[in-house]
Amino acid sequence: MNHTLPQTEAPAAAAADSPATAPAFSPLYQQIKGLILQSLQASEWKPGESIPSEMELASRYRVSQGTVRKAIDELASGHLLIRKQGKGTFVATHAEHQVQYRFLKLVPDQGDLNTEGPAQREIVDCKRLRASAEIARALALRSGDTVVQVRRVLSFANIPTILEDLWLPGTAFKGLSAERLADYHGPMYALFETEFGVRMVRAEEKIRAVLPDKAQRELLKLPPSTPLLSVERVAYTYNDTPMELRRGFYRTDTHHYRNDLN
Amino acid sequence: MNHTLPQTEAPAAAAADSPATAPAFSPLYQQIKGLILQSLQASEWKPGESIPSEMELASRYRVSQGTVRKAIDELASGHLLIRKQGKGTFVATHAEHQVQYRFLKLVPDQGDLNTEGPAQREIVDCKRLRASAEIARALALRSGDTVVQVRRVLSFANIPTILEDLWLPGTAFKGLSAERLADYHGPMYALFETEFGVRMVRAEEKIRAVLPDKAQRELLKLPPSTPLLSVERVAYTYNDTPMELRRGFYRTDTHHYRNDLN
DNA sequence: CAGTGGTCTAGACCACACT
DNA sequence: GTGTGGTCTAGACCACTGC
Repeated sequence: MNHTLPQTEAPAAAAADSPATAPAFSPLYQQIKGLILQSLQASEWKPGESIPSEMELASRYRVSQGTVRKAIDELASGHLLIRKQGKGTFVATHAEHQVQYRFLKLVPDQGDLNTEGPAQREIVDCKRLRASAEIARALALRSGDTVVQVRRVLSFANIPTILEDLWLPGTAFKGLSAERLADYHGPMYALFETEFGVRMVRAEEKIRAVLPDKAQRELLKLPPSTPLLSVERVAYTYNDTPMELRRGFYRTDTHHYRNDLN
Repeated sequence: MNHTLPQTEAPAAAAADSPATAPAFSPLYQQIKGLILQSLQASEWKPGESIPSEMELASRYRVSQGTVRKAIDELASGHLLIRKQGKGTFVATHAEHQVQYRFLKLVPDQGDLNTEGPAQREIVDCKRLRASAEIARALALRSGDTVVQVRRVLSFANIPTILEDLWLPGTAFKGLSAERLADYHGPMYALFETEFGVRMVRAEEKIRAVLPDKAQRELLKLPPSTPLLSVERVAYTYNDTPMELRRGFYRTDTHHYRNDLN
């Protein structure tokens, strides 16, 4: 017998001529993981809050503590939850100092982000417009749908270092404006959580070396023919829904993009 | 009582005026993990081979299967071991098709590495010389120590795409030559394993956008003022010993560096 | 079939944080 | 002390591989 919960029955592939890639046995802890994920999506527990204790979840789902534990372990290793011994398990948030700028891999050549102090932010532009085909595809929208477009410059030690263009689905980010962005102190992804209930969980980046156009060169006050790192990022919420397309241009004469390979 | 093995006793900080950062409690499974790591370093089990079963290790170390399991889990998540249900647990290797080019994050804009087929390799240069201060520092050598320097070009679909310079400690890579490199078919890291007993476990990369010099431009047959991605990698063996410094220059007009953020 | 890793359970105890 | 997550154990059973 396959230990089961009410279990979302395996979607017994209707068509028979497809290779039918196995009945897919799903361990109990994966099912529990799915249930916890549903609660996270439904905002039953909000970012920063604690979720019920392992014992409580175990009795709620009628499984042993060890099974809940393994489910939580996987969610924690994906940075969706954060375990704190003696205190509880918490919904991860981009607002915590430890994990702030988790997705920003640009670091100064000397020292680190702490020695450098916080970035100065300048919102250059923030407007609503219709999605181009390319942007619509990246955000899983229909082209012509409304998107919010933001352009901003980040400076470190008063040296403009990052120019970013970003696009957000218009419906999910209804009240977003340049003022709102300028007034908020803290990571942009933290604002997205508190103001719009959108939590970014993972992202994919495509990195290239490019030469900036005139507008970009002026915004970053660059000497001529300085190459830039182009970092195109798509960020996803819980159900792998893309919620942000971001194109960053990084100066790499004083900073570098740092990546650890395992 | 702290479950202990013969246990490498906590190094009871000799000086008393240092802040003494806690006695450091080490769980049993971490100690087991350390023992397994030692066996890997000592090449008791070689890349590609299977290690003893969980039950066997459990009785060898006098702990329960669950404890061994947790130790192996961590090593497997670090890609040091590979678990195969029903078959056993194996020492990871760079020779397997699944994980070949694990550290190469450059992918074609369209399709993937499979559609593109294998890279053509050309060894431009391979010689022994004395380490500069910079290279010595990266490889934890003394400047003046002998290093092997290799320069090669990788082409995809007959388009030169990657130019790489790399430096290796001379002592560990004694018999390495241009012929040896040219004759070997397969990932360079696989050759390092079989011929020199050096297995790369993790790496750190620093990425920048740069303009190539004349020599680089010619080797890659580039049109003028094409910016390149500069990827500086330090690769480490088991005990966090740096064993390779590699500086790659990537064309990013047909390919891009892909990175997944979690 | 036997052997391997994978899942699940139940219970004991430890380390840590708060009060 | 109480409650939380973290470790360890012992045993049962499942899923996969290969003989």
